[in-house]
Amino acid sequence: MSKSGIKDVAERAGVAVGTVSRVLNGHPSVTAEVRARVKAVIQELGYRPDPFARSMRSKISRLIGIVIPNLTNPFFAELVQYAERAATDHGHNVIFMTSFDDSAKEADRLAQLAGRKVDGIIIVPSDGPHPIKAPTGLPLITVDRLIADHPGVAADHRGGARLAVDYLAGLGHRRIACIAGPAGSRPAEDRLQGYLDVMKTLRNDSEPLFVHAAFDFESGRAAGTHLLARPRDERPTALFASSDQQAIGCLRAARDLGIQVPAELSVVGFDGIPLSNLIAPRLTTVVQPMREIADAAISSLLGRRTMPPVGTPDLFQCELAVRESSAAPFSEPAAVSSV
Amino acid sequence: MSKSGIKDVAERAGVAVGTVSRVLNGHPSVTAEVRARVKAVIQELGYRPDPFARSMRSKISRLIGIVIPNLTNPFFAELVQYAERAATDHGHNVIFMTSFDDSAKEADRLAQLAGRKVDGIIIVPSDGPHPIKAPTGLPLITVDRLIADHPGVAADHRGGARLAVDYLAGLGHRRIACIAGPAGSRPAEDRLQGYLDVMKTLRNDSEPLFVHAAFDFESGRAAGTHLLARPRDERPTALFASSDQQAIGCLRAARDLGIQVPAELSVVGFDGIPLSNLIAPRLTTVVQPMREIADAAISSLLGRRTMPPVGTPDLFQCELAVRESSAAPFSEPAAVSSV
DNA sequence: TTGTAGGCGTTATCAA
DNA sequence: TTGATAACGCCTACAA
Repeated sequence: MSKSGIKDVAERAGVAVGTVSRVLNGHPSVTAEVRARVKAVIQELGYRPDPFARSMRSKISRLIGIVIPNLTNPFFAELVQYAERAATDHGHNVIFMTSFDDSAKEADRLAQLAGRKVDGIIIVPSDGPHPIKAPTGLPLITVDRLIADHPGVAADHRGGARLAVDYLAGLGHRRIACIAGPAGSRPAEDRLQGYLDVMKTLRNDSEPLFVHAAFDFESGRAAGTHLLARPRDERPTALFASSDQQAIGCLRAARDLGIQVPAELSVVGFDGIPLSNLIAPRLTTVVQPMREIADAAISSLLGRRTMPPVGTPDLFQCELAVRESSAAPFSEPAAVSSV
Repeated sequence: MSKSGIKDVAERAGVAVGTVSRVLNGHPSVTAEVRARVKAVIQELGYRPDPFARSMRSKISRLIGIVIPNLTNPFFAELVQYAERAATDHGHNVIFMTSFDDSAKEADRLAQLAGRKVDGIIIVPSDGPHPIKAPTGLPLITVDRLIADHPGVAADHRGGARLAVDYLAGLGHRRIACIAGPAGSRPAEDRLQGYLDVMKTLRNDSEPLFVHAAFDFESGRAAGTHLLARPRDERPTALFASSDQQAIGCLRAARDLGIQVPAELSVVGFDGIPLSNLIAPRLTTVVQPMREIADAAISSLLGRRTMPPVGTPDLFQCELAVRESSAAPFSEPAAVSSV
């Protein structure tokens, strides 16, 4: 009843260990008959090859590491979930790690993964002025927060932002404010650029107005409060937030300030997390193709897909989901009575 | 420049491989002098022991597996995050897996972990009438959703529910409804029991009223709509939901029905996910000590703490966080005009 | 096609 | 305390 080894299988099947190994690895030069017999014995004995011995020889672990800043951001949670799913589909398992947006911890985690000899690493780099890190020698791909010197895959943040702001402008909004992500964050800068791209086309009657803030709820609420705390005729009529969490925070801020959404204020988020479609009002947002992004990252690491070259990351198009938090400006009858 | 092995270190330090191994594992019987010399060489060569060879011999992987139903539930995300943190603190890494609440997938994942020879498994079992599963021979601990035949650690769901309903009753509520979790789910049943416990003490002027629903937002919204869609004088004045997600769904439902919270309806959730404190109104909820639960699970698996005996799981007390979504019944002046 | 044997990098046993 | 050496379980030339 103790774990049976390849030797036991060989003996029981009347063949040599080498032969068993060969059927195990699908080596072609084995008689169909022998192969069948060996497989039968394997079943019978419930034999499972020892992964350590196997990895020691083959130098491959069928393990991929994934390190993200934190899991309380639903966006990352979704990424991890899809990544795990994709890895499993390819016969790999996932070692999960959190960097807590701390570059020292991040470096430590990467070192651990390197020590584990994982086959590849997916990382959402910690924010901040991260110089770089780099466990050399094993495939690494950055996701979402792209970084110089490393291959990456992400949504087209800039294009996605344009989608949102174009939409708002098309609705007739002119005082469109933006809650940018944290300064120094690549996706934050990209989304801000997208916002500015569109604002430029409106130059005649519109000034860009934005503040930086972390991606979380509370930061969004604070930033929103800041942007909205001004006289009604100076106040933005639309707000483009760089994350759904920020946008939801804005909704909170608007409510606290007694501002009606979407009647007096349109809010558009970014990410497309599940929650965005469940709050009231349902959030209009730019949804990122998480599934595709995760699949691409895994496939690249595993060599089923060419690794995106350093410098020119694989970008995936976003889609705008128009829901309840946005409308044309001044669309509310209540406006009359409130002035 | 190629990976140096223990042999190289031994040679360079003028000792035997056995000695190097001993300093590596902190074995006491090594002269301080020799130990220092060996360590120096290790540094110098940048030597890293091969984890596979090591595991092959020692039979320990320093890997623990964690399988949860899904990561879109923020409650589980938090659990995973804390578990990873605790595991890392103990020098272990975490293999993360999702069962998608599918018992077949779950069994498969468990088999994979067993095959990986992890040192232990943390699992939040899939819901439904799961007979059981069981990779024999390696420590496994269930979390949150306790199950017969396996050690477990969880919040005191029943006690937590009592806390909530007691509070509502104390506020003066009598028509207190409950959105129970899915039938067959252990924590759901426990929370329901807690609800019923308190309702019994109110027997004279109060009837229990509850419906089963999945733990997610949408199910909560649907259930809430169902419970609230009745004449005002028959409608519950308070709602105890079995998860924060359900509770938030209820808030949505109430809003859609034009019911004011907390003036006309008090809502209390369960879990204490971060979001619960960020929505409007801030959700009164029963918060589970996630950190402690995760720590206990990891410590038990790693033998730093006695494994809770099968049948008598370790229970952790919850705390009630009173916030904005609850108040005494009929506290609104609007009541007069709406009848 | 199949068997034999050496080696992968460590740890553990047993002498010295 | 230290050194030599046999496992650990598997893969892979090399022979047969």
